[in-house]
Amino acid sequence: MQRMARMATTSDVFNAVAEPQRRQILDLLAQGELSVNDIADALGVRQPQASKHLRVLREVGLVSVREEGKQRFYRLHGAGLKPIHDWVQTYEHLWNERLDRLEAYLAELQSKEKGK
Amino acid sequence: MQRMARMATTSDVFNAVAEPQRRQILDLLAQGELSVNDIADALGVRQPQASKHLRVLREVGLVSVREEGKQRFYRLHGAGLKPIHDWVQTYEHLWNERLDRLEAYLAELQSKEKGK
DNA sequence: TTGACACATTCCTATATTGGAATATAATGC
DNA sequence: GCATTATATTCCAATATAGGAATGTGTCAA
Repeated sequence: MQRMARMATTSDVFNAVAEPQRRQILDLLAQGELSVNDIADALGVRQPQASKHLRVLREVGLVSVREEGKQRFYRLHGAGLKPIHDWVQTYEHLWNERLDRLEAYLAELQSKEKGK
Repeated sequence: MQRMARMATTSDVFNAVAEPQRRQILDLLAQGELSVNDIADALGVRQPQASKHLRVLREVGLVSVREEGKQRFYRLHGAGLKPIHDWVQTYEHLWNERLDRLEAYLAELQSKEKGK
């Protein structure tokens, strides 16, 4: 059996967005599609770096590409972030007071039901 | 200047939860505090592995420790996940139909305002 | 066809990471 | 003190990663 140092980033959305520059790319694409050079310029990195990050994002399904002449326009596919959203959301009550009160209320209702 | 292969996991919540076993630990601790051995058993890993993951989680502020005799009980500090929640939430409208419709409605209101 | 441009890929290197094994530390019981 | 238990740390090996540089590929225009 082989030992893996870390799950391949390309197969896991959580790892894909663990890299700050990749999050920055997604934030840029939220405004609309962009070419690779646009992205590289915005990030202040060279084109190959941008291409590499985009490949990772593409492989986990967070972006899609549209080819037009020489350029490739990348577009956000934000639904790929849903697994992360779903996961963190289960913890939201820990800092959200409104949810906290709702939970307390539901707990109270339950205890009243039992007491009947 | 030195070249960094990846931002140190210990300084970034996103990286800390990029590791599946660490997410699993947080999920376990959501039920209540646990000792290191409890966690190691639940994950099916040896104690040193659990300790290492817990150290990372501690350093990014996602868990805290309570010492009691020989044991250390780890407790979830879920508020540390808020940055992740806040970040993904800005993308929620991309898969949430209700938010989508709300956005469309607001856009419509805005265009009406302009037209006045 | 040739050159320029946009992008992707490959090779290389320094560093990070995980997991295993061994060892250190600290508390507790005898 | 000594053994035991719970946990942390260190050392090691295998692999993954990001970034740089160089190179490949495809498109367009002259």
